Amino acid sequence: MNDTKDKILDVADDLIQRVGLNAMSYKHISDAIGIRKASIHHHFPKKEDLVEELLKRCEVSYGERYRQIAEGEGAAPEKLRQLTAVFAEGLSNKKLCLVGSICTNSNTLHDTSCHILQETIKNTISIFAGVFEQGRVEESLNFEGSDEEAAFAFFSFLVGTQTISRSFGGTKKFLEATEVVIASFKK
Amino acid sequence: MNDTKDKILDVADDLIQRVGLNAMSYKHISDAIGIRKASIHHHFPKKEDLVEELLKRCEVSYGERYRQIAEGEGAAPEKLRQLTAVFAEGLSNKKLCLVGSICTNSNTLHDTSCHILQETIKNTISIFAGVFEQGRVEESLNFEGSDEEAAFAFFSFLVGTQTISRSFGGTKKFLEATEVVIASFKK
DNA sequence: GACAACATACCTACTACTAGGTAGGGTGTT
DNA sequence: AACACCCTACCTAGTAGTAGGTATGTTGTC
Repeated sequence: MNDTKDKILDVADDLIQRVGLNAMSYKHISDAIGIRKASIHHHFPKKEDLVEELLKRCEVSYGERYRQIAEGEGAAPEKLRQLTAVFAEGLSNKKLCLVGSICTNSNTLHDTSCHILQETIKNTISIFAGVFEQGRVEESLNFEGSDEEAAFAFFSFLVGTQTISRSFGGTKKFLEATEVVIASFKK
Repeated sequence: MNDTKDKILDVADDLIQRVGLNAMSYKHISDAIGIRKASIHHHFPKKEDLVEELLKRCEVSYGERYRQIAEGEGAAPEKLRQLTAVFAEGLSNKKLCLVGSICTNSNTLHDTSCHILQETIKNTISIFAGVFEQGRVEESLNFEGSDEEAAFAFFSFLVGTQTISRSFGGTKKFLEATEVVIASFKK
């Protein structure tokens, strides 16, 4: 039933991560899935509708993935590595985290989309914070500031490093950089 | 002589940092400085010409600024704070680092621009690396990996945190995050 | 000094194309 | 009959870029 709608979301997701929000167009999507441009407007009347659903979907799917890592087995530093691996996987396909990609164009966003973006970031950081809490309690991580501050810093770091690495250095430099930061959090 | 040309570069610079490369247009520029769109094409025939000159200019001006900090007085952690302040200043005007902003759209860039972008990143990191070298020698910084790897990580971190903070948390969260990371590099 | 030749910087007026978005019609399912 | 879904055909507004013209120097030659 939602086959077409899902395809649209999938393609849009992929395009935004590759070329950015403003370079992604309904025409690109329609060409990619063999449907008319107007038909996409049937599912998502405005582009902002698409963006909003994309952000919600992303919050759910990545939220689950991050939570699975955060609540899984193993020590905190190892979990930071697993979170890193999620970003490395996208990077290997020349793709950036959807949230990070959209953030760069946040000044061209509508209010509602902006709000959902903020919620997504907030929730993501709150999951990350769980790992830093664990690390603090089990003394496998040593950092100044609150769990949330460290989580904010680490998430931002991943987004930034993914962005820079795609243009310069690739996955190799990305992983080097993450090792430096994880090591410095370990003590 | 180069008055108009400089104005174009200034406005384009500002626009890209605010709304991103693909949302910045020649019309925006022409409206902003009271000149016809065609006149901008006289100075920069193609948009890529503008981008390339912008990156070169950025490499020089920020290169100087970073170098001044890196080669100045004071301990390494203090210099990291000064580098951070440069990014905080942009952020307070809702602007992102030009390099970081363009990186998000690097997949839509032409080869030459892409190459200049890489050069700019490389040179920036090499300046940053000087600070980490000093910190390692004077033992005010303690990190795993080479100076260049740490510099790459720190620069990427600043770009990412600036991006996320603009959408969520503002300058306050930005500075909190940078303190966490600088502290974790200190020991 | 006078004059031709050229360059710079800007203009008006366009082309060709893409963007997001809309109106209304056809078809299959419930 | 009502609805979901997709279609053709269109609109307005904006995009980069071009063609051709004009005013204002600058520079080399007689």
